[in-house]
Amino acid sequence: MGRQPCCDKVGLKKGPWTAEEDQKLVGFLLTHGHCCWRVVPKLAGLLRCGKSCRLRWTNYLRPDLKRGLLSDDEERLVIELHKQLGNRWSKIAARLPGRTDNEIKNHWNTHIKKKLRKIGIDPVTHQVLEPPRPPPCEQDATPPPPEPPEQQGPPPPQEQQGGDIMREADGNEEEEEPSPLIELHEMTAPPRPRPLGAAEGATSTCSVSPASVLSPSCSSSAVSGVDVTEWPEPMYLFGMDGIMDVGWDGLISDAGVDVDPFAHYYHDAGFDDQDVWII
DNA sequence: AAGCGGCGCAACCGCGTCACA
DNA sequence: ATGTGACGCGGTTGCGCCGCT
Repeated sequence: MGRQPCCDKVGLKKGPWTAEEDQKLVGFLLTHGHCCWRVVPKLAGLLRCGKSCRLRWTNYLRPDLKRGLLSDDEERLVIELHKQLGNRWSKIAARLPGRTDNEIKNHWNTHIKKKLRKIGIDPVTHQVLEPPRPPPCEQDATPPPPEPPEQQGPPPPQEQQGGDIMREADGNEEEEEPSPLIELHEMTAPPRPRPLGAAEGATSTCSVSPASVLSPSCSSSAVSGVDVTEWPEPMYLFGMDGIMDVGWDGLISDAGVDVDPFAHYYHDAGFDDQDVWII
């Protein structure tokens, strides 16, 4: 036991990162990579804990990050994956190149949940919600059924009978592809190769040699193919422009069309498009 | 124009897991 | 086999921004 707090209370900074800190961290990681996060702040001259550095890097500074709102296709994909995986954001993020688990989690909590509820889908179970109760006829003494506890782990993954498939999946080390994603064939973009510590390999120890600053060893054309000048907004630090415009949207939206990401939910739930409950 | 409330995002916290001694 | 340390993940919090009154 006695696990020590990762940030010894003494003298380590917390809270928002400054441009200078960002610069130090990025500069260090691009030059040296990271062997272990614990030493990164020390070597980079930061008064932060390694954990904080890792988070900052993976959620914000990584050159391959795609920023901005999730596209409809991405949103749809997130919903499908959530249906299968539950709140396993890192696994979901692994399927969305350039997106972070944190970002997806936030988007889920702030946008998608609401949208699903609005169309009568329980965002936890992905089941059709009970229609709004009719105006209470006072005598209805039966207490409302307890709200399904939210954030209670993954939904009983869809209609799968019994068993925690997540656990099972874990047993199989989940590298087993989740069952084929229905309806996704037309929307999944060609997986962008995953550079530098990107999700699936969030844990990966990508080594970045100085020589490979722009194409870290664990990277791929994704990064190497992207000029630094196309790094994401945080790279404002270095006077770099957004990477956002780099063709990802183009890639996925080849499926084209402005598809309502919830359309199939309307359908699954037996609604016509308009036939939604406004809750 | 100012105040207030809600929303969204970045960051933190704590636990689980894994690797290694 | 066991204990320890590091990392990663998911949940939660805090704060700034923006829109509404």
